[in-house]
Amino acid sequence: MPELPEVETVCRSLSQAKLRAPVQSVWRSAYNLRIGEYWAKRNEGGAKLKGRRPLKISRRGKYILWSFGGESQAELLLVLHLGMSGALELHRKGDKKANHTHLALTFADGRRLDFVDPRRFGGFRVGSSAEHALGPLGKLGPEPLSSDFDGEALHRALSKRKVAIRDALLNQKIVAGVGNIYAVEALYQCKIHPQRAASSLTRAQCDALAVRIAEILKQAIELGGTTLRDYRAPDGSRGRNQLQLGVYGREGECCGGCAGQDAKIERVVLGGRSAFFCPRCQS
DNA sequence: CCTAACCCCTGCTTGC
DNA sequence: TGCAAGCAGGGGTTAG
Repeated sequence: MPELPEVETVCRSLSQAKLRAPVQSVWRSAYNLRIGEYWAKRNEGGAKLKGRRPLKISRRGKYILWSFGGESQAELLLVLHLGMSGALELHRKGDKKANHTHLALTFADGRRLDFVDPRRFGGFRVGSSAEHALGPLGKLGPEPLSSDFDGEALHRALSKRKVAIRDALLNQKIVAGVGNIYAVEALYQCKIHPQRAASSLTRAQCDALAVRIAEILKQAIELGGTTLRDYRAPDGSRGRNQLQLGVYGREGECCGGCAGQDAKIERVVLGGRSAFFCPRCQS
C-alpha cells in the first residue's frame, strides 16, 4: 500500500497528534509479521517501550522511525514498515481493537496507537539506532527528496542494470521510497517506456526522471498521499493524489497527453506487478 | 554483484 | 447467489 508520500503523511499526522505521555502498556498479537532475522517475531517486539516517552518521528524511504526516551537510558527507536496493507490508527484507550491489530501502544494520556496489518507484509522492530543501521535501513539508497538524489546519481546507479527501468525504480537501493504507482507515473511523465532497459537511459533522461520523481512525490505529499483503496492516515482521512494519476490503473482509457490521437493506455505485467503506459508517447 | 523466480498473507473484485 | 481465480500500493530469500 504505502509508498513514500503515504508514509510521510502518516509521520506528519502522527507528529501532529503530539503524543508526549509515557507508554503505559504494550500489546502484541501472536502473529509473525514480516519474516526475517531483523523483524520482531510473534508475541514479541514492543515490551521494551513500556515506561518510555515518545519523542521524534521521522521517515527513511518507506520506514517510519519513532524515537522513545527513558529515564537516563539511551534512546530506543521503533522502526515500522507498513508493507502492503499496514496502517497506524489512533484510538482511545479501551476502544475495541480492529481485526488484524498486531501492536498497540497505550499512552498515559488515554490514547492508543495501533499498528494494523491484514496481510502481515509489514513489520516492526525496537532497538538502538546502531542495531537498525545493520538491518534494511542501512542498505537503502538515496532519499529522493534530498540533494543526494539527482540525475547524475541515478544515471550511475542504472548504468549496469539490465532490468526494466520500472523494476529498477522499485529497487530501494537505487532510490528509497519509490513504489509502483509513483515509478509508473514518473516514467509516463518523462515519456519513458517502463520496459526499457535501465542502463539504456541517457544522462538527460535520468536528469529529467530524477526531477519528475521528486516533483511527483512532493505533490503527492501535499495531497496527503494516494488512496486507491485502503490507505488511510492515522486519523482515518484519505489521500487525494489519486485524482492526479495519469496512467496508473487506467488501462484502456485515453492518454491525456495524446488527446484526440486515440492512444489507449496499456497494462503490462513486469516481475508480477502491473505497469501502465501509453504506447504512443512512451518509448 | 546482478537477476528471475518464488514466497509471505488477507480481502476485494471479477467472471463464470 | 456461490465459487474460484485474479489482483493489490511491500520486500525477503534463494538459486543460478
